[in-house]
Amino acid sequence: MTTAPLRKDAARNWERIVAVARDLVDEGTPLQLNDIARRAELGVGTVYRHFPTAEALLETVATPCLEALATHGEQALADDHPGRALADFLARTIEAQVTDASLSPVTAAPTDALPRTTELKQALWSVGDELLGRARDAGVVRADLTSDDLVPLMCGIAYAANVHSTPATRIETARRYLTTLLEGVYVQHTRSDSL
Amino acid sequence: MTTAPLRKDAARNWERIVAVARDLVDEGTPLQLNDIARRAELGVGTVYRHFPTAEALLETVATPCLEALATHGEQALADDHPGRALADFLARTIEAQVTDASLSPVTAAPTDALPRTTELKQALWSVGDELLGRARDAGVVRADLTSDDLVPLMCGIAYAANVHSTPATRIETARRYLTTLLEGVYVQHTRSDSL
Amino acid sequence: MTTAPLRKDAARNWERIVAVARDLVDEGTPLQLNDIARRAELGVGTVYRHFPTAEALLETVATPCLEALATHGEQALADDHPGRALADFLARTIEAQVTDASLSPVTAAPTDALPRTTELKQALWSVGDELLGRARDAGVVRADLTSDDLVPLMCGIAYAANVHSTPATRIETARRYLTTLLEGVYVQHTRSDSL
Amino acid sequence: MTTAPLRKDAARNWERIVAVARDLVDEGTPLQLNDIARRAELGVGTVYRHFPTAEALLETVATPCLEALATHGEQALADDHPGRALADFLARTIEAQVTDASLSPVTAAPTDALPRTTELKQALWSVGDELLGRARDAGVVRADLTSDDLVPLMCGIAYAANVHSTPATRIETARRYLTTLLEGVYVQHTRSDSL
DNA sequence: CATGAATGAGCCTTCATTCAT
DNA sequence: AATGAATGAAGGCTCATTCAT
Repeated sequence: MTTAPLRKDAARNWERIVAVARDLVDEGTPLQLNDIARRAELGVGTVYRHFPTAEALLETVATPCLEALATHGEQALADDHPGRALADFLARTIEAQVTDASLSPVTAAPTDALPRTTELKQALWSVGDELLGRARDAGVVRADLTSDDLVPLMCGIAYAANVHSTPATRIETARRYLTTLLEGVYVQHTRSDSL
Repeated sequence: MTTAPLRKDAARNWERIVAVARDLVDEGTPLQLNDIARRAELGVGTVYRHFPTAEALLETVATPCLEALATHGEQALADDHPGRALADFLARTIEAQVTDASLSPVTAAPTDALPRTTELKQALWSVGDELLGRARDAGVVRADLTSDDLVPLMCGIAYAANVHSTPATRIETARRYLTTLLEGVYVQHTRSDSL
Repeated sequence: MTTAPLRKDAARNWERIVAVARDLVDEGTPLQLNDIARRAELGVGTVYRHFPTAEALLETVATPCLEALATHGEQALADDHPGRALADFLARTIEAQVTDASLSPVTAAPTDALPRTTELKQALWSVGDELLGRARDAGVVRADLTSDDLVPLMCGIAYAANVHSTPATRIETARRYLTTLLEGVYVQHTRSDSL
Repeated sequence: MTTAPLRKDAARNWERIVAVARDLVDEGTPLQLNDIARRAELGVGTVYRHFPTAEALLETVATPCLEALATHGEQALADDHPGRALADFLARTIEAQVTDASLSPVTAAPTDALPRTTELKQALWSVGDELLGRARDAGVVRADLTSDDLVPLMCGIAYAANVHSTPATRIETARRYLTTLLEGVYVQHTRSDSL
């Protein structure tokens, strides 16, 4: 059972709000519902009706990206090379986090505004758990690392890539940092080919 | 050339302000100059006179810790075991960052409010640079890592340790994450003894 | 001339709205038409169609109780003991006012939203007038009291009972206050038997 | 130890705010701090600095009147005619309540914003208690009436006088209602001379 | 130097009412 | 008739910063 579909005009406003929010996120402006209403040329009430809090809106903005990651995660589970599967998954995660400013706060938040967000975060977490487990079982990954460390470490790498770097170099930097981290994650040292 | 020494009462006020700010930082409260004035039982104007911005105050709070790190860095330079010297330095840095909430924002900020902060950050940066260079020359550290990466990576590790962890476990977690990172930083894998 | 009968579904909606409003009144929540629509699972528009203002709805909620009072008033008129008839009527009025939160605002309001309310208030007023007149004529009641004072005094007693009292003790308190007031209303002091 | 005296300009603003509030109370407008700031031609912050809540301001507006009542209460205690003393006190109370719209809400509020208000309310309450006790001991007053009933009953009388009455007749009406109530309060019926 | 009163922009949120669907 | 999305005025409160005393 999904939510009742929105009326056409309501749907258009919903889109506008999300689009405006997306732009603000991209330019690094914090989401303020009044501000968004003004930019979307809508009444504040309309924005509040659709998104009771700024967090709900931010999560909505982040959702497509989280879904893409989840989808990719499913594919990674099909890869029978444990090391590569994990590395791939983490690389995508990092790239997303560094590219889309809505992800970090949503990922790091201990509590979610939307159930959908919780679902997606859990899905991602279990994919990560599974991939890490397989890699560990294959002896590819150090034993003291649990899936609880995965999210923090990914957030950390993303954060690192955002400190002192320009948008242009950000992805490249994030990849380098991930590689740096990973080559410690791997017990074996067949680096270039194990990725 | 140092700043003219403060009058005795001015000095006392300065101390009080910094002490109050220190407490606020420790309890995770954002620094608000009005708030600080109230707690220090001083006029806002007095606080503003001593610290034109919240950043300046925060940097002042962070200074002793930065100085301690710089001092330790000097000592590390005396260690003739390049790998251990670097690891030691980084470990201290991380621990400080995780222990003292004033450090992260100051370290990550692209621009400083106080010249002294800039000095200290540069000093730390050169120590890091030197230690990394020596380790790299000794072949202990991967070649693609430059000293520009050091600060971001340390910030990232500290950030990671702060995501989803309690104050109690924070230091331990930070150490684990640093180890995880390092064991990729090192080219050779005679781990325990290379540290 | 009565209002045209409502269509069956419209009648059902009307009932639902009034029932929800009744509940809200009982729990002391102010009537807000949006809120009521949500709780009744109806559109706001529907609520507005039936009740153009919150006052109209409140009066509708109060109506049955006002009607019961009016009915009781008619009966009191049949009582040939003037003092007892008046006391009975007032006691019922007070108890109703203290028990049903919809009454006080409706009673005290200088103007009504619904004609029916005006009718009922006038009916009650004339009953009061008549009962008071008879009691006065019987020399049971002080002469300077007119029927215009009845409503205010009853409102006052109800108000007094609501200040600093719990729902549990409210009725009892109201009765005590009425007795206190009455024993001054009576010129003669053969109290218990004059009631 | 009293509060430090305000600076001259601050005192002027304080006065202005209270004066504006007084006017609003008199014209029956609810106190809104923003509104008051506008009318007093002051910044909102200034109003908030002096009065953190609308209740605090209202109580400040009510204070002089409460003080006058308390003073009068002290004098009433000196009257050795218990019935007259009580009647006098209650009459003043009622007149004040009906004349000054700030009193009712402050009197009826279960909790106070200012300590001074609590003090004054308690003082008034104990005077009432004492006067009632004396009158009861003198056998002038019905025995089932406690001082806890005094405040509610006075509020009730004041409320009654405000229902359906013009400002012009209000005081006179209030006096009549009080008399009506009192002549029941008195056990003996030497009315005119006992007052 | 110190004080702290004043400022007012700025953000948040609610709710009565209208009107297109 | 019914719906419920949209509106936006209105009110609440905070806080960085200035400046008269």
